Amino acid sequence: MLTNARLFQQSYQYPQSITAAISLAKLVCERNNVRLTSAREEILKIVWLSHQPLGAYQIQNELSKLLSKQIAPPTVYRALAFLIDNGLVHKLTSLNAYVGCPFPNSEHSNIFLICKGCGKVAEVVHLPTNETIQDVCSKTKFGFGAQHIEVFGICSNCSSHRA
Amino acid sequence: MLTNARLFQQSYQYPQSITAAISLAKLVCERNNVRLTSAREEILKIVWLSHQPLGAYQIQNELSKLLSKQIAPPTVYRALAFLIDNGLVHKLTSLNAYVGCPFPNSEHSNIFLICKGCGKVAEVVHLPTNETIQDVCSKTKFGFGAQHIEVFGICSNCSSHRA
DNA sequence: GACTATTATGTTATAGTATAACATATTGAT
DNA sequence: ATCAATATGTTATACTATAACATAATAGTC
Repeated sequence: MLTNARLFQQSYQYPQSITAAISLAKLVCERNNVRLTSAREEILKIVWLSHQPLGAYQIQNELSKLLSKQIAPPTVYRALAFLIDNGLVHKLTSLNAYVGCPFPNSEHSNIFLICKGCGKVAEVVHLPTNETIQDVCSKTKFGFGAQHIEVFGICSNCSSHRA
Repeated sequence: MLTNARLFQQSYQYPQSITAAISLAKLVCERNNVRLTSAREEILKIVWLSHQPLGAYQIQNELSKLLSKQIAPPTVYRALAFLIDNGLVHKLTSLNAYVGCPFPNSEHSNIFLICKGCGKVAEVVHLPTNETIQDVCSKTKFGFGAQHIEVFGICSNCSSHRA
């Protein structure tokens, strides 16, 4: 099981993880033969620096501040579409919010643990879950394409601090 | 495994299933000690009669036609919130669309099979998947609350007709 | 290095989804 | 019949996302 669920812990160091995330993003884009332009890279950084998933208009705000000029929504949505296409960012559909993918070059289960306490979101790659879903598909003769799993609950840090 | 995946077949009879759905809804509301008002019942019917998930504004249109007067969005959203709260309708967050729940009194896995061909959506209750998700939660010390699983693919009917 | 096709960004307007806030009406219990 | 609680009507507006068209940057070819 691959996960970044330790981001729920208070000791988690985001500044470290972001440089690794950007390097990985560059590799991924090179492999995919696409360009990680400055706008895209800035937005990826903004998403990564947030401890929580960000809405598109929050990203717009951050980017506008960062560049000291007004950025329009299409710029943000286009960059997000690019980042999502290349597996660098995920959209959490129940939140209309975006989060950086911690392992963009892995096979994906797309399981998201969404803490209702702190709002942080961890991603998990879990093959047994993939297999049970595949089983559902074969039993229903449904041709599997992709899956998106959102799990809502309380992370360990929130449950210990609120108990 | 409990599912209404046979709705993907062309032989599936919606008119039959709707009367059963309404009766079930009445039972559920009685049990929950809440009221299935006419607006709520009409919207549930509209959702059920659709072979595909409906957007809120499509529902608004249908209801306006049905009642021969303009219905405002809050009416629709309030009824949807009620129906969702009572497990009679689900929201497919990736589509911003709503679908009737075929087994509102069952334990829920909330697995949705979304056909990219015909747009129909089937629901599945599958305990093994629930268990693997629970396993993910226990391994990450994440207090499980609820899950929502959307699977995108091609149903058997579409794949046989497009092969 | 200029040319050109491709890709990316800027800009304006607008479409699509959802809710706040407050007024009115309906329901159910006493 | 009265009253509290619940539900609906109404208006306005917030939030999310994209269309359409203009301009600019990039990468490859000559």
